[in-house]
Amino acid sequence: MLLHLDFHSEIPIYQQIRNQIVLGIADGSLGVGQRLPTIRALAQEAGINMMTVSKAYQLLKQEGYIQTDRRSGAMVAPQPGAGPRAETMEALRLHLSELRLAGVGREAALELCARLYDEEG
Amino acid sequence: MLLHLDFHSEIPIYQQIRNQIVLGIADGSLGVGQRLPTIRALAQEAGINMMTVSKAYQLLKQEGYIQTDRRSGAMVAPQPGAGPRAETMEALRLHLSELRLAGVGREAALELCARLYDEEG
Amino acid sequence: MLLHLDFHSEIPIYQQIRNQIVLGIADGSLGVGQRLPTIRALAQEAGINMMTVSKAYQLLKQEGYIQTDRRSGAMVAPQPGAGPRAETMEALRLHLSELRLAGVGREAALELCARLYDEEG
Amino acid sequence: MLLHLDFHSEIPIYQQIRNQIVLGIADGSLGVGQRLPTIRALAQEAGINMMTVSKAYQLLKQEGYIQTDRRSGAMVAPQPGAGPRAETMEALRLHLSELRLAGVGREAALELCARLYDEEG
DNA sequence: GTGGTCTAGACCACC
DNA sequence: GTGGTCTAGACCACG
Repeated sequence: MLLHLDFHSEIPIYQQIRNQIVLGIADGSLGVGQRLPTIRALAQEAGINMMTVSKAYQLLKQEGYIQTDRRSGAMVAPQPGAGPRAETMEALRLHLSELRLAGVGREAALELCARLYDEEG
Repeated sequence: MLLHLDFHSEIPIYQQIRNQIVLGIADGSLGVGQRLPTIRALAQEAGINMMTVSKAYQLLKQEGYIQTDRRSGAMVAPQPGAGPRAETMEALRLHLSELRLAGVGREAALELCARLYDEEG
Repeated sequence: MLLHLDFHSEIPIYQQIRNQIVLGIADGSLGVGQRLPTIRALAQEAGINMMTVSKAYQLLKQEGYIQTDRRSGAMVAPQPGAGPRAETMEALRLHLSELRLAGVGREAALELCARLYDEEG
Repeated sequence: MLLHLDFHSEIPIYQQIRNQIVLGIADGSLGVGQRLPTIRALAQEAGINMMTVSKAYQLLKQEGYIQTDRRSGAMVAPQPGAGPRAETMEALRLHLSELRLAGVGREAALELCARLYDEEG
């Protein structure tokens, strides 16, 4: 469980943690049922506040990506496949528009999307 | 020039304005050379402060989406097609992963992307 | 007398006019005693307001670069060689510092300055 | 961290702050990694508004001179040495021309530039 | 008329 | 504690 945090980024740290765990689940490096590090361990390893890690875990739990068990900590939840969130769709619309305005053609954009979708660790 | 602002969103208002103008340029509802509303007009219409609109315009100018002419205000700039920003790529990677975890299959995801890319007003 | 004005620049137009005339005098394309176009002519040619040209001429006169004669308009003044203005020195200090921070070495910077100093039309 | 602000200057205050910090980095009085005063502290010390300081910091960040760390404020960034900006070159051309018209000879001008380039606190 | 700058305050997100 | 955002007003430079 190696996190790459950028303390100079404009993305909040708790969000960076959340994003990297989501990416880890998607690319297979975090399997269903696998236990995540404890809040304390992750905070110490990354040199950040426990509250920050806690916030990330709460967010992931609320979004259904992980489950918490009082005895054994947090683990990757079976992914329900509930269909995309509205926010995800809106973000995709925006970023695909930016892609087009940046001069990326239709074919190139779709190839890029396919590559990013397929990505596995 | 109708903006839909969500004052309760966690996305800053100036960013929402920026996003909607980018989408407007991409879907063709804002053509190259077309004049944007003045800062004052947009602020009044949306019921927000001039400085908030000003911040959005400065961001758009800095990103190259619009130009300001000392004589006549802001207009849509010719899009330079400078290639995608690293941030756009990262965001796409994340959102496509979310799509997959939400149970959207490869074909469905690419169809969705194609549809979003093609979108024109 | 060809002016290249950038209406999208953050430098005011009257200042752009002033700068280009100073550069013209320095590189020899405008000789001492040579008559400048009338305010009206220059404004029409450049498609700008007469007030803007007037402001540039006033500035140039105040700085001693040109003289105005009620009968014959404006002409390039004999350059008094009064030593550099404090503002010029301050600007040079700032821009040379920027050069150094941008990684331009001492020799390269001085060669650049020599080249810019020598420039003649 | 002493700033000398001229409230009557035509140069905006936020730009004056930006310039003096750049000069401070260049002359060594602000070393890489050194923490800048907080926005609040600098604003109070200089008797100006927080937003004015904030604007200066945002400009410096955008230009790569400083970085902000969510945890501890702003610090001087490692200077990337990305080569001079076109604006810097244009400004140098103009000011060297002014120098020549002010009667400063080639040798004297280059000595002056060398002295300004070398300046260290 | 336009955009740019600045103020004096406030609230919020993040850590 | 920090920086980020926003407001409601004001003044100014520019054209």
